Amino acid sequence: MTSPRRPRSRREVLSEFRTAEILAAARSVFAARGFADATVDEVAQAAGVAKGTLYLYYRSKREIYLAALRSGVEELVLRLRQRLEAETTVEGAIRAFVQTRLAYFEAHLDFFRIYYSEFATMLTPVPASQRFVREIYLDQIRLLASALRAAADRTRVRPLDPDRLAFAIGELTRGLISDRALRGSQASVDEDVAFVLDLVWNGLAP
Amino acid sequence: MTSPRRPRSRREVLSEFRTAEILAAARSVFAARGFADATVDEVAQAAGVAKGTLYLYYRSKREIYLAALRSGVEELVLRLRQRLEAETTVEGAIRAFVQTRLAYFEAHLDFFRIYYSEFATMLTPVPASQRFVREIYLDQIRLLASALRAAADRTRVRPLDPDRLAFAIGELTRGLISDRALRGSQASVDEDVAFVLDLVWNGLAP
DNA sequence: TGTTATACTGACCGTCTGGTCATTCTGTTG
DNA sequence: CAACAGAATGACCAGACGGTCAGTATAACA
Repeated sequence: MTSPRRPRSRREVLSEFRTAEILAAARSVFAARGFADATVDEVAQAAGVAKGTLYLYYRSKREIYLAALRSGVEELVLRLRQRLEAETTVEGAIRAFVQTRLAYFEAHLDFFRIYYSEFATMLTPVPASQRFVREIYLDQIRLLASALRAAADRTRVRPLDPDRLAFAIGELTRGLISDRALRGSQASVDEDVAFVLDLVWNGLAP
Repeated sequence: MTSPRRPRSRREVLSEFRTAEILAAARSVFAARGFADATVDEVAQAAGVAKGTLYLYYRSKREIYLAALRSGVEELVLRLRQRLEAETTVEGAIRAFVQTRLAYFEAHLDFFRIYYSEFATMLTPVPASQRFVREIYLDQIRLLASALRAAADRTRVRPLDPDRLAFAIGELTRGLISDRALRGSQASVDEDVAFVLDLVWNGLAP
């Protein structure tokens, strides 16, 4: 689990602590106000340090933002990868995918807000340095797509393009979180998972 | 089609012309750079007028932005309402819904960018003055939901909650546009419509 | 306890940009 | 053509905010 136990210097421990503190503050502030409207002073205050301190650990406002985003996204992809590896059926893969993402977003709603806001930007050409959100999102889709392909050999399903299917299911999942936030849907994660699975699996036809 | 032909004064004609010009410029600039990064000077330049002129027609940067957004959204809802009224089957309603939205976004891609970026904001509590995007979006969903309910009396479909189904289809449609933008999907609108319909209607089961 | 290293602070600065308004331009009218 | 109305302009201003850095606090060590 943990990497080889080289004893951490005082310095490293401190640095890690501050970093974590700052990222948590950043997530909450950026989630509440968006990148542009949030001020560095606000982040500093939320983190309980002076503004100058932020610049000891990060070089710019944007860098703080991207670090917060990256840490959240990478953890999600990690979990997704682990869950999907264990699945061998199409149904199982879809369930694992939807379930993991819904649970993660539910538990980190302020992260979801930041994450979600990136998608608008994504439609516009952006400098390579921040392309990683797009890449990581597509990673998730590809993860599901290849799980679907692998499982399709064993399960009988109608032959739909797995890439497109994966993309559609990805969007559907994101949509369910919005539903919750936008209309105050009270459904539990499991109910939502069941709904997606039922719809995707059986369709509407009687 | 047109409203009763009260002769327009010179002043009205001019004002309408300027307004349209400004809104078009605003759409393109805000789409390319986002609300925060776009400057009023840029909008003015794109519209081919001086900055002061903008403030003759609108009271603030935000007001320009919201006007651009509103005009686009309202036209979409109008088309949607017309198309959906004509449909009497579940399948027809879904097709009309997906087809209308896809076609509209395809034809007004820069509008889509602004529209899309609003959804991130939507998850956060916003002042009532700009709640209308959220409301209009939910209007679209409700439009489909009630069409589904009405048609369900005549068509045989499995009993799935129409509200939730409408929401899911709404998100699916938005997703398809992203697909196009994000992965350069080459599929035509009709192909995408067919895909959604096939998936939603028949499901994955063989 | 004195000396040094380094983490931290927050007042300050330069820049940027939304919004204003005194002035200029345009075209309408008598 | 003169007089006028109101549309358009763009130089200017004030406030906000990201980023800096000279100075202070704290800890490590001898």
